[in-house]
Amino acid sequence: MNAFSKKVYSAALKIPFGEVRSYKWVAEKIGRPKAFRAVGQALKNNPYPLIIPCHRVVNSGGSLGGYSRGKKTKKMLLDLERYLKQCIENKK
DNA sequence: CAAACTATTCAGC
DNA sequence: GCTGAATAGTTTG
Repeated sequence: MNAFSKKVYSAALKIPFGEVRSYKWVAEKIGRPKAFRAVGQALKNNPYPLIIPCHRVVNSGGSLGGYSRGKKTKKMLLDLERYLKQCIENKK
């Protein structure tokens, strides 16, 4: 794992629950606004897909980007998180 | 070290 | 909405 990947994972972990951020956002967060592609690379090569909310990282506009397990899984996770967030905020 | 690859992004039509 | 071009870092040879 390189410093770049590390930063990417840290930024991904900073993403709030039930929300999504763009690759560009992460790239700027880590100090490489023009490395949005490398960000995706690091995420797809992420060593710990379970502790890294890579599914919260999408393309610009909030559209679904890619995912190691397929876009469908990503969509499912995002939907699930949205639902859980709603439950928590509504205390239901 | 260089070339290829990549879960992208922006501009133009 | 799709196509083409640009860009940065990792990985492989």
